[in-house]
Amino acid sequence: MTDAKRAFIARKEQELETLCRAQGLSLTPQRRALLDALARRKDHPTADQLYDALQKTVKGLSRTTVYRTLETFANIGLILKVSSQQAKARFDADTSRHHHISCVQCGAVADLIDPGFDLPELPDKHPSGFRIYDYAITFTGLCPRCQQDSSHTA
Amino acid sequence: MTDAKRAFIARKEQELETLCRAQGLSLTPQRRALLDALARRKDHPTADQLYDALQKTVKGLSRTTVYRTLETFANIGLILKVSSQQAKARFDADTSRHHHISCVQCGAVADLIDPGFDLPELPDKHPSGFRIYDYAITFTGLCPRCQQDSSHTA
DNA sequence: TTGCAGATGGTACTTTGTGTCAATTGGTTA
DNA sequence: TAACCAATTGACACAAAGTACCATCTGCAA
Ligand SMILES: [Zn+2]
Ligand SMILES: [Zn+2]
Ligand SMILES: [Zn+2]
Ligand SMILES: [Zn+2]
Repeated sequence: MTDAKRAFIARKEQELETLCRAQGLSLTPQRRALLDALARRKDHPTADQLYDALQKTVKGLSRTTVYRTLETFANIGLILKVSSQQAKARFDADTSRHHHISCVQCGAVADLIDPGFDLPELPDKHPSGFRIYDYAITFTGLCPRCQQDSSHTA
Repeated sequence: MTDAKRAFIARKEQELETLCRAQGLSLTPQRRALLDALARRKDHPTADQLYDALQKTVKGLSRTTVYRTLETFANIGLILKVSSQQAKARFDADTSRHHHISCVQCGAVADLIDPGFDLPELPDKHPSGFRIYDYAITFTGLCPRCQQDSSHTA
């Protein structure tokens, strides 16, 4: 693990404590474990993927709690809920503005580093009655694994 | 209905025939009805919304066919599958490059006209092993209806 | 017209996510 | 430190979104 990653995880733990205190939320072991697990991953896992990964180590962790906690984290801005090509929510501990590429075949999501274009201005007005909060650029394509899988079928 | 909309629907019907012939797909009444219904709508409906709207007029239309057909249409590039804040697929007969705003509360999706920024260049290389096909900019915010709903609660 | 590959409809099923509520626990107070 | 209480959790049932299967039906080409 790189120093940067270690620092990122520590910063997230700090942020968890700060935000929970500010919002009057309890610092439960489940919340710590979930945020830690998410912060260590770069693959934007789904709720069930996190549940599967944690139920072994966190005894008696329930699926309901995982879904609930991720929703709570997203609501207080501790993590991001990102949408993939597939219709299921994925989560990201990196809340800085960055963009994603999502595989049209398997739904895998990766960060786009060095996108090679200038970010558009965020118009905070309402073009069609909407009040705009934020935006995200999502690229679609084929992940390395699915490129292999389809190369010997098509 | 405007002339432009009438022309758009006619063009989509034409495109359906062309693409189906090219791909060896049958031109069934269900496919015609589904594409027509989608082309007439601007609200990026979900599969179930289209099913609900059509089962009255198209006798015996099955939910399975609606899901299957929309998937097929998206695969041949006749329509687009767009992702909203909520984890369910929405569909768009307008396949020209345009962008969307999605309500964080109810998941409604609208087209963004005159976004007020220059489109970034599409890097067709693979930054992290992905092969890039396309991109979309998705804004998030509150739709007019949800602005009203939340104004007298918060 | 006929034949058949491909499409449909119905059912059952899986996956993803939410509602409910009794039991538990974090965090504060005394 | 002990006790209290609101917040949280886990278990279960449930709802919504989407898929697999297969017998029947049909578009369309010969
Ligand atoms: Zn993939
Ligand atoms: Zn990310
Ligand atoms: Zn809304
Ligand atoms: Zn659109």
